[in-house]
Amino acid sequence: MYTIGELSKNTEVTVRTLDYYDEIGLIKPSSKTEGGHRLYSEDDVMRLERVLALKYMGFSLEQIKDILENSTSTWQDSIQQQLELVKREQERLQVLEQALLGISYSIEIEGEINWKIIFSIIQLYQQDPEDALQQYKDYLNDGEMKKIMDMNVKNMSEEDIRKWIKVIHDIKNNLNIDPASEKAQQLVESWLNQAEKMYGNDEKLLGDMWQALQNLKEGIAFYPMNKDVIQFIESVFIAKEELKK
Amino acid sequence: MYTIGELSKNTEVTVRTLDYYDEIGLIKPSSKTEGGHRLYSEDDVMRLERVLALKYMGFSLEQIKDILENSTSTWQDSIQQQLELVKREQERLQVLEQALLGISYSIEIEGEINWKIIFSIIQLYQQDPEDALQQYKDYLNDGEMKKIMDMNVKNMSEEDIRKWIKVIHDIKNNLNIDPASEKAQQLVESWLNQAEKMYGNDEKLLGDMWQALQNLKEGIAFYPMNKDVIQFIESVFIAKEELKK
DNA sequence: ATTGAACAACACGTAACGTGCTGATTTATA
DNA sequence: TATAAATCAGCACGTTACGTGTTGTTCAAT
Repeated sequence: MYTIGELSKNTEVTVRTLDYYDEIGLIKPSSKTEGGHRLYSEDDVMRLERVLALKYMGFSLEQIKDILENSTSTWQDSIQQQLELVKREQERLQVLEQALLGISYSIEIEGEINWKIIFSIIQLYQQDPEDALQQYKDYLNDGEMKKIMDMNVKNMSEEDIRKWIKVIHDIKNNLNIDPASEKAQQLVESWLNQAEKMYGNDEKLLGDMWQALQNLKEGIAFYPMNKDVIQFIESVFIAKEELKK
Repeated sequence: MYTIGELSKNTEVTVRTLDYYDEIGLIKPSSKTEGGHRLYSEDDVMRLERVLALKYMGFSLEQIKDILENSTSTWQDSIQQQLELVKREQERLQVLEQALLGISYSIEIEGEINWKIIFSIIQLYQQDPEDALQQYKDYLNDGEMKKIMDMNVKNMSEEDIRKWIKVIHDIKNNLNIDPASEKAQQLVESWLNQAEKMYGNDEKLLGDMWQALQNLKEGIAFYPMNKDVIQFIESVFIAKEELKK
């Protein structure tokens, strides 16, 4: 027989918690002293340990009462349900992480908070990824779409992302320079390097993507590649062609 | 200017929520009617949208107030902190999922709830995986330990797990049959198949593991391979050797 | 018998609202 | 323009799993 203090010390559960479990009828001490102090038996300790185990598994105290009172038949069900919950929560966090990363990179590139882009990013991740790509369906085929879906921020290395940020940042800071200048050619060169590294040697994919980017007004799915940057790159290409002649 | 009802309809935020945001000073309407009804301006709507965005990112209302009131300088910090939180929560859920899977499989194998094993599984996942393997350090070298750590329930296919469950279940139900019998030989045969599939053709690892399993009293890390099963397999091996002579 | 530690029982606080209420105000209809 | 209907403000209590603090009581040791 343990007093509530002893039990608390042994199990590392606070007295208040045991108090509360008593209050809601989850663990009632099997006996009391004449003066009304609670005395917990070995059975009570066992029940407490089971409660703690179930709590660790993420069940609410209400659910734990149910589970411990009913037969063993519902055990598998309960655990499967809990697993479902855990999986859904994992997916939610996955999406959230993507969004936070996207916003973080957007701040680094823009140097300030662009609320429009934050809303776009959140919207983008609130719908499912398949839908988000639908706007590109006129320009990309199914295989290409699949490839792009696998190519999200998460799958890029930290270093690749840094490089992308730098490249785009540099271009954004030099949108007004002469497209025929040495500097402009260099900027587009580094952009091309990154793009090729990202899309491998899939020339067709790169071309189709370029088509899509040029034609879509708000290509948020490929943020931070916005109209400004695309137009700049295009103008540099044109200038290059001119020079060749 | 919107009334609270109109704003609620447009933003899909309940009136009570807007009421609450007003109450805690997060979004105060910029004007009111003579009768005291709240009127929200476009600026108020923008602030609400920002609040919703930050809420989606997982910030508390308290944090949101801070972020919106202070300058942009802390933005990156806030987001990085939030990312840290998200990552920690992801790890926690990962561990939880493993534990739940382990418990689920244990119930399938045992056919009933074995609290001792549930506690062991939870303990196993509460400590970090490196520590859990320390008990095997006399039998396995570092490379082998690393290999085993990569070989958890998560990395096994659903089908492999089913097969394991079946094999172990079958053995547990036949612990008392003659080790020299046809049936016993078959059981061990299928166990060997699974083990080889799991450990590839790393004969040494399999051997060392076997050593460890035989010598450790409570090999919960390799649950459901408990003493009973190990002894049975051992006895079948011995019987086989005898037969050969 | 005394004293100090442990205890029971209660109250209030937490975060972000949901639910339901009353009475005032606005809008629509007759 | 009077009245009905809709909307609104403002309040209170409920939710989860306890933490924190208080007062008065009981226990164990001296």
